[in-house]
Amino acid sequence: MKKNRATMADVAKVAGVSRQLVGFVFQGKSGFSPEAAARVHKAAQQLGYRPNLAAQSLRRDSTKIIGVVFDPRESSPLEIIQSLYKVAANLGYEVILSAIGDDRDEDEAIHELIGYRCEGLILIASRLAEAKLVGLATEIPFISIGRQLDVSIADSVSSDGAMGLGLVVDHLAVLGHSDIAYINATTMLDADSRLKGFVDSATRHKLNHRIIDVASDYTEESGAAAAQLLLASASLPTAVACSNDQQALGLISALRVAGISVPDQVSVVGYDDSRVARFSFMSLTTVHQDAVELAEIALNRLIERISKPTLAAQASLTSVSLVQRKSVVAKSL
Amino acid sequence: MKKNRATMADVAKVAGVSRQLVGFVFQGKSGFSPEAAARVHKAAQQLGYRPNLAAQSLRRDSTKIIGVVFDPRESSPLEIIQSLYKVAANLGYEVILSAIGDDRDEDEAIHELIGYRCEGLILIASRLAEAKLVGLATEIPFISIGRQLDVSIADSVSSDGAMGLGLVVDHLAVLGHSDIAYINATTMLDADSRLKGFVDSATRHKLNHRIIDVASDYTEESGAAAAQLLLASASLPTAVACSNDQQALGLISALRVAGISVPDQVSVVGYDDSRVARFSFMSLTTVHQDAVELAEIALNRLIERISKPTLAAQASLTSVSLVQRKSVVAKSL
DNA sequence: CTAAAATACTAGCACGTGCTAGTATTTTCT
DNA sequence: AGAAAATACTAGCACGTGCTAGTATTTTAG
Repeated sequence: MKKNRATMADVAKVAGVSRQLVGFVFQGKSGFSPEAAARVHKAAQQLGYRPNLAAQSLRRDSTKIIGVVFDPRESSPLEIIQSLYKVAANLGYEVILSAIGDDRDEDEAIHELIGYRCEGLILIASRLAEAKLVGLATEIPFISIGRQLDVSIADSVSSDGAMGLGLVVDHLAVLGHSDIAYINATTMLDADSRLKGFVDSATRHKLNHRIIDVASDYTEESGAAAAQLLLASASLPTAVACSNDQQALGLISALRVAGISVPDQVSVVGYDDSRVARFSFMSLTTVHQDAVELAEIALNRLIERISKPTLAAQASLTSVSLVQRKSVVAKSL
Repeated sequence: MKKNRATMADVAKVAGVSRQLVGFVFQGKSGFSPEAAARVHKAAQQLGYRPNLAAQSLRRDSTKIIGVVFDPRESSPLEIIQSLYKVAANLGYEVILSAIGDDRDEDEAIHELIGYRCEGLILIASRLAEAKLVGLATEIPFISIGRQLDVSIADSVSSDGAMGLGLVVDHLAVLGHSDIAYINATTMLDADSRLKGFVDSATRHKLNHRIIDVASDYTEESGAAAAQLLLASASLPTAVACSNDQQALGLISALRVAGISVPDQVSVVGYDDSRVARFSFMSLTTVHQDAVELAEIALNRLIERISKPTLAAQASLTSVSLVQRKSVVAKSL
């Protein structure tokens, strides 16, 4: 038997107080003297005591745990996870991650989190069928990040893709580009709003524009495929807007392999402002979404829903901004 | 109070049996009739019962939980996580992930996992100071993946970097390359063994070789920096070996921006066989490491150590192989 | 100076499950 | 046919903590 890790009782014994007092000290409640608290802290330190989170979760009225489902194969969720930890800690919640992958689907990841009695779930870039989401909503409060849901299903938060692509097209128009393209990753989540933002804005500016539809598991590959389509067309556009940064990486790489210079011959814009965009060989002008803002809205909304389950669902959009780097230049005459 | 989730007692009531029998059925133990089991399963289904993992962990002699610390900002850990889930499930263990990030250091991630009373930890690509690792070893069994440790500290598993770069240089030599370079990411974990493998093998083949030292937070950036150094040198090597695939991406991209063709003018080899290597515009010849093998060795070793804490530590190396794609061609005469 | 109130604690049950020890009932053995 | 053994269950304690309800001791109020 190796139950050697210290418990509250061990700490209490060493500190010469009752077990309950140790609990009060660790919960930061009132009702103890500073001297006693000091003795408790010293004893805890000495024994290497850590509260048993399983026991806390079991005993508490609310477990104070939020479950997060994510796909490590995609890059955008990863930036959000960091923000979720930070924001959750401020709100007094623990976060438990559950990854999906080739051998582990979302159902399995969700069931594990329910096993830990999470009070609510955050699904990042979920591809779960709508019917399953509706069923899940009857089981546990959740919110979707990066996939906008109909308000009849559940809460969701996304960056404002329509506005983001509006900013992109505005920028291109100001720089004199009048023949532009949008690379539409058809299987990407929230693809529709980004596409709509592009089309609406291009139409408003009366720009000559085309849509290149591509579908691929690897997003970078979709960019490369789009590059081939563009190269095979009668003439290249002077600027290309992409669905996301990874796609832009594939597009730019494939164009350069073909001897096309970016940005001299073709300007390229991304979306997400992920780490890819900051590479020196990319220096990608892109739409920035604030991961902290996304995490804050998601968690606050989720916690609100946990306490008021009857709340009407809403689809929130976070603000976006254009980060100008060097992948876009004014149209050469 | 919202303690509405079903417990074993609820299931037992509906099935018309004792709570203990429900436990037996879910643990797959013997000692119950098929009819009773069927009633239990039906009741559980109907109530949407899921075992409370916190309660299990609390009550069990061993929690059957393995904690995994990883950094979502790096890409190689992510492929391993998927394998860990799979292998752990086969061995009857749960996995809890704990991410580190800008606002969350390894200490914090580890303490959370200890809070869940993990029986052991897996540190992926850990950068914890040796002194801290030594201290940690007295607290809890752990194994390091992707960072080789001195056996006086703790167990570790890495891919065999020396052998991997041996394979790379052999391959280049066979193809007639006699002027080769290695891009050495000095701050990368396990950099030394890869460097040594390159130097030893190049020396053995009597090849003209040079080492380009680069240091960077973003690995891709180190490749781009190396490209600038190569371009500034008197002559380009005919082949370049990189410390990892992401670095190769940066190197190739920067070379192409400068008008150098890969592989026609310079062949490039990566390391890791990550998803980057499979992009069509990369088609990177690279050293493959088997994530499943890594996960299996790590978990088996860790579980062995959990049951026998006095076991001597060892530094394991997994097998590697060369995946030939299109970024390497024979030296043109 | 006594009563009330605040302070500084302690007692004990409960959370949902695993585990050891029981108790009927049926089956097998000689 | 009677005893032993296997089968199919049930009882009850325990894990480490949170929470409600206490009990001394000190401080404040009138």
